[in-house]
Amino acid sequence: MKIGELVKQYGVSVDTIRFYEKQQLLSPSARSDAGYRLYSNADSQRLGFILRAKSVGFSLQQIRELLLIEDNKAAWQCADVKDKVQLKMQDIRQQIAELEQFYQALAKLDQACCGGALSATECSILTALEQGKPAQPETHQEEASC
Amino acid sequence: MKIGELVKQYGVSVDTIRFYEKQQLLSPSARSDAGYRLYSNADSQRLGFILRAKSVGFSLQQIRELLLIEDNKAAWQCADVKDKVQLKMQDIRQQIAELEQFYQALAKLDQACCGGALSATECSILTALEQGKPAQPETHQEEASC
DNA sequence: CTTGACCCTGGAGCTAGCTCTAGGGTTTAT
DNA sequence: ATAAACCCTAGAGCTAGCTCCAGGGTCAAG
Repeated sequence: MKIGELVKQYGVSVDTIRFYEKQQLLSPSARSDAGYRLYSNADSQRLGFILRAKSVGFSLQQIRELLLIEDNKAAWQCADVKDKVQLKMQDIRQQIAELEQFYQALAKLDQACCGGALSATECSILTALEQGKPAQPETHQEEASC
Repeated sequence: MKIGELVKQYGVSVDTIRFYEKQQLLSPSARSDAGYRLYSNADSQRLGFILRAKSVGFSLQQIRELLLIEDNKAAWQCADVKDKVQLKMQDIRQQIAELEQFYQALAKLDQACCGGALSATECSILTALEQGKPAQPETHQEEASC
């Protein structure tokens, strides 16, 4: 099949396919007389592999490594594959942890601010960012300082 | 103070400061006769503001917006500031959600694979990526198919 | 008076994953 | 026969946030 048919199957762009080729992820198994890329069913399945790996978070570099295994399965063990999955899981855990730190810090800022129509001159969020102290929610009975 | 002193205070690079200047985040309040950037205490505090905002996850673009408020507090309300914080919180929650979807999908792959010294020809992870079906953990009594 | 640390500008390069442009050839339908 | 739709290559451009380089000026110590 030509590139246009291939991309219709998966909803990706022609440019993306050509980019993947440059990245050594997927090459057409043949060319037409006019130089058009021709993809076999195996090529199409390979694209499916790439897109599914992408959909679980693997980078193109990591997918390249997975394809190395896929292309020569007999030379590898289950452990090799599982390792890559577990490494990625750890990687993602770390990213989540960083985002959760951001979230916690933002939540503290958020709680310290009344969010009302008061002038921002008194806003606890700005104060905290200026001074580098964690925002202090009001502890006494007056209204929020924000 | 000159740029070198400023960067020592915060542990950032000279290039970063000059980059922030190009990005309209921080300009030196004066220049020496020789053209050296000279930073006031207010400038230094502004850098602190920028770095703290960065440390809670704001992008430079978002920090630019925060600085617009910071530079003219009287013209803004607490609600304006709090909105930005809450938007960022939502943004981060979405990023976390996406990462957690990746994580769940990877965990399923992980569970389906024995991870042992068996040849990857039978690996359930590769099979799942080839076929686009969720990896099926073994349900019967034989050892994992992986 | 020279050495080394510091500062300047302008612009290129880096990562990741595309996306787009220019300029052209091919195929298909009417 | 011609127009639309498709395909090709090479290379530039995009986002984000720096980082580095070339080539040169300034400043303080010994």
